[in-house]
Amino acid sequence: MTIDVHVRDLRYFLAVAEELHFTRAAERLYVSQPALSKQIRALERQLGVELLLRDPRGVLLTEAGEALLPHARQVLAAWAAADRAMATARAAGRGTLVVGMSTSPGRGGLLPAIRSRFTAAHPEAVVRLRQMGWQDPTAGLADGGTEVAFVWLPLPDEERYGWTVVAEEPRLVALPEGHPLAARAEVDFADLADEPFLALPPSSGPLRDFWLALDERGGRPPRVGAEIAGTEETYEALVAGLGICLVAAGNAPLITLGGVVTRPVRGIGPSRYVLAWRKEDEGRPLVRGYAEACRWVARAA
Amino acid sequence: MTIDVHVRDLRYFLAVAEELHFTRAAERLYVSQPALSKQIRALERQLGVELLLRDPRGVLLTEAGEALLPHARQVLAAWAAADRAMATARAAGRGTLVVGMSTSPGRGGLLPAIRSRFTAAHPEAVVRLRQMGWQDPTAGLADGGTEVAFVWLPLPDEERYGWTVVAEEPRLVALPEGHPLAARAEVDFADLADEPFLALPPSSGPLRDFWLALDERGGRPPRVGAEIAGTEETYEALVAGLGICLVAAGNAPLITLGGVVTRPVRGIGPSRYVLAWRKEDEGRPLVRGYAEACRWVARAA
DNA sequence: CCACGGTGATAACCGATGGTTATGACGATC
DNA sequence: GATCGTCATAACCATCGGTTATCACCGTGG
Repeated sequence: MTIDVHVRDLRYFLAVAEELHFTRAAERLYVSQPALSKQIRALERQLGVELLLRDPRGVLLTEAGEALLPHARQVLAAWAAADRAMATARAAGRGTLVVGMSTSPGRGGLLPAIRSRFTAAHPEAVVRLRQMGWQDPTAGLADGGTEVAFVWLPLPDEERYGWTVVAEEPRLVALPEGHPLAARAEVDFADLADEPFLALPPSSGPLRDFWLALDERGGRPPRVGAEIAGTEETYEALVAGLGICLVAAGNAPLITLGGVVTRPVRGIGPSRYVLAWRKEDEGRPLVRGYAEACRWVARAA
Repeated sequence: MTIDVHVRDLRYFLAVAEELHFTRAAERLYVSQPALSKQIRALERQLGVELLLRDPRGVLLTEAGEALLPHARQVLAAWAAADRAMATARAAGRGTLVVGMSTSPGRGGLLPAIRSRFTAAHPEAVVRLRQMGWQDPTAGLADGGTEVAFVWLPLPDEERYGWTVVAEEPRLVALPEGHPLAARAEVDFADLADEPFLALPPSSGPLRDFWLALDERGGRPPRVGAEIAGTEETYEALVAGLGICLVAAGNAPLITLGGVVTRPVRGIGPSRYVLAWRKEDEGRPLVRGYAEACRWVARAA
């Protein structure tokens, strides 16, 4: 029979393991130092293992502590995801729709337009936007953290989701100003193929491949200069010369701040930005309604 | 600020969600029904969401409950792994070595030979064998559930592990008795390539590809007839005609029980069965000692 | 050499939690 | 309409998780 823990105890352990200092960890956790001490002791007693080596001049992890650390992180991450999903469920119960987005949709008032159209049909509904990291290509749909989301195709587990296209845009290449190819008005993808690329995290699955333009490389693997998980990182990586990357035409303004330019690329297909939802949620009025509003705005544009 | 749960509460919730019946779930959990009722209520109150629809004729999950379910499983699985790792750490502290294996090594007294050699060098050490499922190609090394393990190459994250080869054996094909190719004494892999194959779970990574002989297919993808995660399943799937599969020569006796035959295959490389360990554990005397014993036995054979 | 900061551990205390048994409310069944 | 089986509630009690106050220990510095 496996023993249970309180997730809090793992949080406590993680804090001490990171600070390597009880008093500081206790402050960070907003509990008193004795409480923390006692809980960690209780955790050790429960597991039957010493996790920490206490010393007035500092705390060290034992072998067992090192072994527990990654698992503790794992449990906490899993619970954090559960917590997000519950926050969404709570919101849904109160007539709120949680909308995820990987990057800000931007694109000239798209979001306000959808919102006003949506609010016209559902006056009492509340829309809550939630910015999601690039680790999750579904922007929270996969783990229930959001109900609808603005994402790029292709999605992993395509058959789980429905979508409606928001924008189909050519993919440009983003280059640092000084790059030789920046002199041209337009470039062939063949000229880019051997450059180091900035890549999405591996967890983004097929989407990573898409932005590396894997299909257009004919089997030759890309060089990955760095991994990026946010807009600012991407900008910094470009300026630092770590690599180049493809961007959707509609996202170009977010990147071309200074020192970075974008150029059209011949020989690669366009990108499709969509509003997506879980198929199992197709019955929900708010989900339906938002998709409807989205379709209407996209048609009007 | 994220709210903590007791892992026990998730276990309770999962039991009710699976049984859809409080009283039965309470029995399964060895607690009284009111205790379970109260805890679930407390969980709901804590999360601010109704998880279950109670009805005298049965219990149903709400939307929120459905949303929580996979996360609860995830958290519990992560904690179970942590618990295994702690059991191993506990054992290690008491001079016990935890040895993992995906299938029984068998192979004519290999294990007893290693054990006696090992015990000669470390008389007070205790060896604990732990059979691991086929989902994990490292047989517990990856998540700390074991300290050394008998596994097949290739491993994922190869650079994390050290190993010593126990047996290099040709790969045979296992076929149901009635299969047309069973009539031949030996077959060409080319004749097998288009057959449906039994495959390891996707989580086994490169090992799955190896037993599908991906390298020998020249880019043509295999047909997967079924997934297998244990010896008995494999036998059943073979007899049922769901597909054929490759097996190491040393494992053939486990499979050829009746209705299944094995044949040599031309045109594919051999398999390597190894004892592996985490590189970070190379300093541990028991790990070193077991590897040493293993090397000695392998050399003698 | 001895007082002093700073560490984590311990003690005494108290409300909340998580369990028990006994009992209640309610709908389905016969 | 009595009865059965469901889950909920009540009363009770030990343990848990937190508090404040204090201790034991160790390196440092007059």
